[in-house]
Amino acid sequence: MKRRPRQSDVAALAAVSPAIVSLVINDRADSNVRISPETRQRVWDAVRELGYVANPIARKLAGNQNRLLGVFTYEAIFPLEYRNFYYPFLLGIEEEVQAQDYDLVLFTRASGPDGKRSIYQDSINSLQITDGAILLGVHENRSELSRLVQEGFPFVFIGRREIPDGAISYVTADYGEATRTIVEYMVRQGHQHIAYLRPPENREATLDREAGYRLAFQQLDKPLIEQHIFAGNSEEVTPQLIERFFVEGITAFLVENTPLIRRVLEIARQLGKSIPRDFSLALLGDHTEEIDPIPDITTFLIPRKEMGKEAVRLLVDLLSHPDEPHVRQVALPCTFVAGQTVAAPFRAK
Amino acid sequence: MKRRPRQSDVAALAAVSPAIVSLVINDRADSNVRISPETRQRVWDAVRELGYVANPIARKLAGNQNRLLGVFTYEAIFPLEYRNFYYPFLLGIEEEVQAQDYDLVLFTRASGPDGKRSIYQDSINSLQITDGAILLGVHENRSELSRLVQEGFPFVFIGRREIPDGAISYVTADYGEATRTIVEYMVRQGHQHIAYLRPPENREATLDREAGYRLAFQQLDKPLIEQHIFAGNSEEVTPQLIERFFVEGITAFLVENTPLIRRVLEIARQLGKSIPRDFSLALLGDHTEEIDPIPDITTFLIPRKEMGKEAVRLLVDLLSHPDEPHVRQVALPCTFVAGQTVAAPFRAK
DNA sequence: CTGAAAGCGCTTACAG
DNA sequence: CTGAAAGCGCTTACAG
Repeated sequence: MKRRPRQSDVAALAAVSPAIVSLVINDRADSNVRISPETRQRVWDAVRELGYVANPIARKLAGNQNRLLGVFTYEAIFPLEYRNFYYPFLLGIEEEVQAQDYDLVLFTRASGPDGKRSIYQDSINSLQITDGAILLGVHENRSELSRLVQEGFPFVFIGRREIPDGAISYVTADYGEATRTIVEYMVRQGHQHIAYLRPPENREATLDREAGYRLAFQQLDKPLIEQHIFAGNSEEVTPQLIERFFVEGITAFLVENTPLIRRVLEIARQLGKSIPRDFSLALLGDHTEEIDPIPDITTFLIPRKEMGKEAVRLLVDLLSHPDEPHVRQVALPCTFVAGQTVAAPFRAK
Repeated sequence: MKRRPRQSDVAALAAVSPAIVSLVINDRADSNVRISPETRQRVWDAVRELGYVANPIARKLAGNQNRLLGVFTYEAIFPLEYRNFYYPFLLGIEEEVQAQDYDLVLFTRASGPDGKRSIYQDSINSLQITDGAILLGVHENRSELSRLVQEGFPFVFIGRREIPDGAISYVTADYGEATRTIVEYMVRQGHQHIAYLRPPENREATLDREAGYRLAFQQLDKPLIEQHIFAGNSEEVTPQLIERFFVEGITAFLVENTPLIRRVLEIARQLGKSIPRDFSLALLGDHTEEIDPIPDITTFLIPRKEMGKEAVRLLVDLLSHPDEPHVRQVALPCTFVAGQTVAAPFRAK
């Protein structure tokens, strides 16, 4: 089996030096490089004849770039459960990466002995074989992210991520504005008291929603009652809590995720309350799983595909300005979906 | 920003040569390397003191391997339409690639100006940046495959693919045996005449099914009537054809794909025939789209995920024996699904 | 048991 | 306009 041709083979065939091959192939028109069209032609002919393809690894070592972009996820990239969740991101990433003329490396190897994925394997950054990477995933490791930032490795996270000792480039969905919009919409429908149920973890995506909720009240000059915000898991949502909400005049619920909403629906059913007659309901983000009794919920759509594309654009932008290590942070608007689960409160009619 | 420490820094601090650092770090206990425990200790101390981390790029270049496996598809890798179709393959590929300790490269760049994907860009094999690749897709280009084989580039196709001037490694589903099983099942149920509807293209997957159909008749010592095999597109399936089948005593239909089956159902409805009372029906492979009026069809499941995994295994096997360029061809068994669409023929009862 | 040297396949100043 | 040389940071025979 014959060996892969390398640069020097091409150079020999074209009767030029290896350096010229490199310059021609990379189309380095800049500075003092002026190569005659004839020489270029000879080089390309030789390349074609030998079927030469530059070794990306050598390229990376020598020149520090190889037009390879990485995708690293903290969960399996093609997971059954998250199927509908990751897919649109990848769709956007692939599309834009192709448009930007890069290839994609999926870091499947980056997983420790415990099966958990991590960027640093034996404390070496496995992303380094690419020019830069897009990271995504819910169960990310913040200290790894810090280290990545410190090292100066170019990457963009899909989702807002903050670290104590630096700033991360990201593209997120504008959960705050989307939440604010829904609150405003509910208030316009006549709802005076709106409960907000969120998970206990202070993830950025949750904080953004809560900020939007608070902002809406502030803008509408309505007093915000702290007890109307519930932070906890679905198991902690008790009939007593929901009943208390009703007693306190709550007529609408803003719920952050599917488990919480399932729980609310279950309890409401027990209490004999129905939607949208007895209360209104909105989900703060599109659901990837069906919520059984509700086919048409009021919610907002997260622009996942567009986020994937934007992440690639940011990354490429980052790579083309290595001198100014500016952090890029972008929030893309969500689309409001007026479903059947929000109506004017009954008493207000 | 201070420069990352490199091997020579460690060597200097530990007062040994760089080679020793490499040997110690990689724990090369083999052959003639015997390094005193004291030296090892000094090296590790230096490593720790400097926070040295080997550069993976340099490592790969020197070690002559990059542990990168490619995935090339002739359609977009994350296509909306084919969503359910490709997904399981990728699932299996990712799982096994991870197990084998490789990373994955997706060739998003490999598409010409016309938008059609091809392996050879400007007649250059773009897969070469990987150690080997898995190919999949329906609209493949045979001459590219031939060229790939000629070049000796290691790859495995998912699906059987034949070329005139060589042999391709592949993993396929055993469509022949699966089809044979269904015919046998139908015959046991009492069907004497079974029609087989297939697309006009002589793709390997179709030929395999037809061979299974023929083999079943041969094994059962039943005469096979050539007119009972229909090769054509769904538009070419006419009411006359189906009526003729019924007149000729056909009580069961073997149909290869979803468009054909939709057409058969449509005509049958017009003729007032119902399943499984008036005729039995089986689909030769699992459907990724729902077939409207039939929730529970008799068919076989294609082991897509397992095919993805097996493809990776074959490829890794290929790579570990570069000396013997043996072609590997594997057919994985399908799972028979006894649905509600096959029953004993009415007259036989 | 360890060092000196060559080489992996590129890119990038630096000369001319 | 092009060549010779150094260097990217490692690994791997080959000596001793």
